[in-house]
Amino acid sequence: MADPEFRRFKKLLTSKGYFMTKPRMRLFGLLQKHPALTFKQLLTLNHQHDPVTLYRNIELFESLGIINKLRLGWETKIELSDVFQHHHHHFTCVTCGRIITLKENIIIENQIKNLTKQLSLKATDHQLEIRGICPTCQRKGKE
Amino acid sequence: MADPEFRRFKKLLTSKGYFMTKPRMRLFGLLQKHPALTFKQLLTLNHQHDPVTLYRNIELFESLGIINKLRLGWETKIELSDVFQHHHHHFTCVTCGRIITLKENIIIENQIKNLTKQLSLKATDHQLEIRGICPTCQRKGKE
DNA sequence: ATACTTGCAAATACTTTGCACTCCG
DNA sequence: CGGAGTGCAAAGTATTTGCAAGTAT
Repeated sequence: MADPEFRRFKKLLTSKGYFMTKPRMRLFGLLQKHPALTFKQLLTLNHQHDPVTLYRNIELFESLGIINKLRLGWETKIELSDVFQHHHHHFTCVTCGRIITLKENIIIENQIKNLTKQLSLKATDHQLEIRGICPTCQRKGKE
Repeated sequence: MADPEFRRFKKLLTSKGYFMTKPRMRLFGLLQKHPALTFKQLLTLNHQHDPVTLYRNIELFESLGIINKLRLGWETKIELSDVFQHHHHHFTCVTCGRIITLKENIIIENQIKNLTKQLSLKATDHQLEIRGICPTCQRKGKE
C-alpha cells in the first residue's frame, strides 16, 4: 500500500508502540470509504470481527487522534479526524439518513472566531450539523 | 399558572389529544429551568418518576416539537425547542462542562442559507457547538 | 365512561470486563 | 521470545415492550 494516508495511520499507531493488525487495518479502510458511520454500521460492514475488538479499537483510535466521534441527530457517528481530511461540516438527510460533507466555509469560520473573541472564550474546536432533505429525497417527494 | 410558555406547551399536547399529566409537567418544568440536560441528569432530578415514563415522554415531546436533542460535549442533551426560546447555539467548556448559550448570529445564519441553497439542500434546522475553555477556567489555569 | 398514561416486570439491546490463546515485531 | 491484541464468555448498563391499574378529559 503506497497510500500516504495509510502510512500516516501506521505511523500514528507504531510510534506509540501499538501493532498493526487486521481488525485495525479494516476499520481504517472502512472509515476512508465512508463519510461517517455509526457503530452499528461499522459492525455490519465489519462482521468478521468481534464487537469487542471494534469497541476497543475505536477507543484506541480516538485516543490517538485518528478518529472523531460526532453526534448527528440522536446518533453517534465516527469519522477520520482532520489529520486525514480537511476541516468540514455535515448535512444529514432526515429522510434517507445520508450524510453529505460540506467543505469548510471561511465566512462561518471567521465569524466563529469573532464571536468567541468577543466573549473571551478560548475555542478549541467546533461542529456544525445542518439537517434537512437531500436533493434525491426532494425529487422523490414530488413524484 | 399564567406562564405563557406553559400554556403553549399545554396547547401542543392537548390539541393532539394527549393528556396533561404530572410527569409531563415536571419534565417541562425541568427543561425550563436548565439550559440543557442529559437523560441521566433528568432521571436524577426526576427521581420520583419511572425511567420508562421519562423515555416515553421524551419521545413524545420530540415528536410534538417541544424539545430538541443536542450533541454537547460527548453527550446527548435535551433542551426546549425554538418554540420556547430564541434560536441559539452553544459553547461547551471542556474543563468544567459548563454550557454557555450563544445568541443567534445573523452572518452565520445567512451563510448557512447560502450554502444550502447552492447545493440544493432543503434545510430544516441546524446546530452549532463550539468547544473550548470558558473565561472562568482560563483564569484558574493561569493561577 | 373511556381513552390515554403510568409504573412494574421482564425482555432486548448495548457496552464493558476478565482471561486464555494468538499474533506482531 | 515477549508484550500487545483478539475473541469468547459473562457481567453490567441502558433502553424497549407488555400489561394491569390509575388518571385526565
